[in-house]
Amino acid sequence: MSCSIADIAKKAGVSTTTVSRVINGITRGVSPGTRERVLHVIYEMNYRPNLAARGIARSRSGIIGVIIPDIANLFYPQVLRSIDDTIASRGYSMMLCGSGADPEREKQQLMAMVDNRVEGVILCSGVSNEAFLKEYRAYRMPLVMIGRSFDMKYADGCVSGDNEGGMTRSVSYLIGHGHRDILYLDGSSSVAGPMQRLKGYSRALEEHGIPPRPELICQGEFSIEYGFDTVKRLMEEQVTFTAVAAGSDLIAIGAVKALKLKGRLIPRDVEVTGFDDIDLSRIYEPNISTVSKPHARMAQTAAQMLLDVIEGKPPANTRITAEAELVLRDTTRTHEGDEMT
Amino acid sequence: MSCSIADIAKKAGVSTTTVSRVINGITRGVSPGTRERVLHVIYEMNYRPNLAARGIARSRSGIIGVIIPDIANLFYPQVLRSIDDTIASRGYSMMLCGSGADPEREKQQLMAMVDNRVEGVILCSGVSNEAFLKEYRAYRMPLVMIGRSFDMKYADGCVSGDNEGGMTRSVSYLIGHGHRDILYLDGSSSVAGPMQRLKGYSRALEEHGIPPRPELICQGEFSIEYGFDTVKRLMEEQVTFTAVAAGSDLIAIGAVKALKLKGRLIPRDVEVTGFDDIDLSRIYEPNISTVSKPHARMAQTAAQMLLDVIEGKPPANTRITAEAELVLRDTTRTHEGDEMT
DNA sequence: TTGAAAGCGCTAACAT
DNA sequence: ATGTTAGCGCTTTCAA
Repeated sequence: MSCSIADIAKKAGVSTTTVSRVINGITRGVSPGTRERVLHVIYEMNYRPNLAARGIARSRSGIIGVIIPDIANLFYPQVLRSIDDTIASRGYSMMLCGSGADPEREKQQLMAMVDNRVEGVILCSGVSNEAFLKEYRAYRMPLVMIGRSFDMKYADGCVSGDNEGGMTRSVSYLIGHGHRDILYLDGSSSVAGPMQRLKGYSRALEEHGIPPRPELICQGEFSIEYGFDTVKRLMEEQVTFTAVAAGSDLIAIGAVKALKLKGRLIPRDVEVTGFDDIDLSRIYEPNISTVSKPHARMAQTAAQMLLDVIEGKPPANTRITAEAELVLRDTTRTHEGDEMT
Repeated sequence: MSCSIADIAKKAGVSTTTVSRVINGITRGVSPGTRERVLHVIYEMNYRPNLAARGIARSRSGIIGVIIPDIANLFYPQVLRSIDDTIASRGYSMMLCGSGADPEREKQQLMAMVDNRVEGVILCSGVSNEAFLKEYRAYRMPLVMIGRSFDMKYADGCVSGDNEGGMTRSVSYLIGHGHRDILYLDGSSSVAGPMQRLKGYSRALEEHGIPPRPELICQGEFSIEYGFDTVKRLMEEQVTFTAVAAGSDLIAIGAVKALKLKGRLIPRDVEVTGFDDIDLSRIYEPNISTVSKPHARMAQTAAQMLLDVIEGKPPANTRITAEAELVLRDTTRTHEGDEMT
């Protein structure tokens, strides 16, 4: 099949050590002459170093594992690009897995990471079960999480967006428009994000002296369908509300679809806010007003943090929260006095 | 760090061979007793086999490389899942790279595949330059492509959708609705897909005796922006058309946006068809009528084909074209007599 | 400047 | 049923 360092060595009439030196750009200890000769043989034999073999010899793979919930989600490309750039600049490459938002699968991926001896993993996922994460520590795998601050105990670092603050901000904005019956729609209550956002929602109401209505607090899953079904059902059950604050843009889109179906005008009759600022929220019409987190920067920070841990550097700040910003688009009304960015 | 087969062997008081046997589930040649003992040590030491080491020892990595143009594109998840399932069932795992639709990057990824000694690669990309692909053959890497039939000479197999037939079908449908001025909008003319679709477009016009208007044939890139900008520009230049047949759903969405902006009603004033049937075309409003290819099945076929090549089996059919189907949604009018599926 | 040799973690053919 | 041994492709002391 493919040739090895030994083939090159033989053909160039040198030792494998010398070939290795050339491959690794070690100029010290190899004369320009031999270097040239070796390089030529390498070229004409189409030689390429075997990374697995190198990894095993060096006892380090040079790979960082990244687990994301869903490769389909428009939310992640920027994150991936950002991570890839960061680790590449430090000489690492990336191994990517999509968990499909399935805890069982994520568990397998996590194990695959150790089987491949990645040097650390970045987990951008909301799903894994705490119990397993705890066990996972036994493998002493450097781990940093994006977007799950509460799991700090099982990770070496964590950077998350300010879910609570972001939701407070969007709900306060809605309240400022006179709404008192605000439907809160989010993903699974067992996940960090929704928990924090619910807090933010509650706080906003409280700050304005509005008593919460339990039937307006719904937690299900991060999908268009969930948003659609829930809003439709609520409206058919005559549950009243004049605004909806969603914990995800996907859910917000579903909500808008249901609202439209029921003949409501947006934002005139009902105002809607999403969360995350995925690409889709600027494609869908009406464009979704949403809470935006600086994903790219968060990802970069996480990657740097992980690399620092791996390389034994002082992990400066091990728990970072990135501020979330409200982006006003077409599903909210704009009034004088609103702060515009 | 992590422990090795030798550590286990020592602690269990057996040879590494025995441990290896246990790990690989080889019951022949190891008594239930020792097996149990070894298993226990493995468990309590959190041992995990090092896949890289195994790969190098076996001289086969068990990895299949997959290159896709864009991890952000909603088009690919089904493809990925399909490939992953197929190869997993045959004992392989997947290494994924996104080329970012950049030929240079794709080139690097292709090389990364050989550096990692993947056993074959599936290339779902439209961008790579032929010259490099030709060179690449020097590495004798089994390669099958999805969606690029014309590159057959550089691949061991190829499965593609029927771009030409699909486009003929959608244009014929539009012609059937009385349109004669049909704007054709597609991606780069240097890529296989657009070339084939243009043929399909031309053929449909020809079959109905409609002379093509060069100014209605536009090729640019696969993006919403391109569709939007082009349609907007054309309308401002007073170029007339009553329907648009796009070579991608993204382009179709851009076209719809521009049309709406200019006050056109869809599908009343202008009918629009897309291509690919990405998820987004059922989310965006109006839902995009489009040409759908059986991506999942295509991907599965490609994966099987590759695996067959790798395992030296008879590569039955090495060039497969999957039929494309017209899916009618909200951007086309429905009349009696239209075939509905 | 160069190479011999040991070793990385694992497998497999060949004993025993 | 179990172990010995020789690799797999590469890196890395250490010595020449």
